[in-house]
Amino acid sequence: MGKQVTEMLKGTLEGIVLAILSGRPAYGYEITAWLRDQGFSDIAEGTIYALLVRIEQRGFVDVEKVPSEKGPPRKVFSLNAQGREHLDEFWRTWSFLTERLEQLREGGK
Amino acid sequence: MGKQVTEMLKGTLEGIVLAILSGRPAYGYEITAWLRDQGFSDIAEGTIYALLVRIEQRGFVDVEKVPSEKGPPRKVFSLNAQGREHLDEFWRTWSFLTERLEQLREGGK
DNA sequence: CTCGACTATTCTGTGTTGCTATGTACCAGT
DNA sequence: ACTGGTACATAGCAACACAGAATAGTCGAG
Repeated sequence: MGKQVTEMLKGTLEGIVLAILSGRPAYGYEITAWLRDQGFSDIAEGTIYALLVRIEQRGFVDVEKVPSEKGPPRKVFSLNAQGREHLDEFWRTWSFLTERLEQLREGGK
Repeated sequence: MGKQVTEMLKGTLEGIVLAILSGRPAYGYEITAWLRDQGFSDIAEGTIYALLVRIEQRGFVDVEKVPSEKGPPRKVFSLNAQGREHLDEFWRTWSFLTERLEQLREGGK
């Protein structure tokens, strides 16, 4: 996809990753692969790792290092209480935005 | 509202403004006021004007200078064919994003 | 007539974010 | 040794929204 998604992802990608982690713990490589699978065809690897570092520093996730059979050890992230709260707020903000845009889409017809 | 909206607006604000202009021509001050009315309480004026300059340079809008009874002349923007096309693409991208997020929201319950 | 209030646009600097590109490291199969 | 898949990390860049201030025009109150 093009540049439009890129700009739209700013601010939502973090929520997306938190939402994924709210379902189950996961590590960077896994998340990237899953997103690519879901149609986010050109998510860059580095992007996810940088984002994970960020949310770790903000205290939204707990980290555990788990050895892998193939390749270097995985850093498995899981959402903690603070992260869950942040995710809730993300959904509230997201709902606000979608409502406004839905209205605009209706009106524009 | 907080910083979350700010980040989410990146990439969507442009679509929002184009959607507004698809309904009727408008000028910066008017758009800002309308957005504030719609709940985007802390949209900065400068942001809108900068965005308008951008979409003008990209050729999405036509501009007309119209004298105002009160204050300096208005720059009235109207969406042209190219802008309409870009707006369509914006809606496609937006739909893609909302679908993925809706799925995530369901799954996360 | 000057001051403030409202209308309307413009500009400069700042912070956050995702992308590009590159590098590191570990292991399996050939 | 070489390739390819797994897994993480980082430095530099571009785009975008914001904060804040400057500029400019009109009008009514003092």
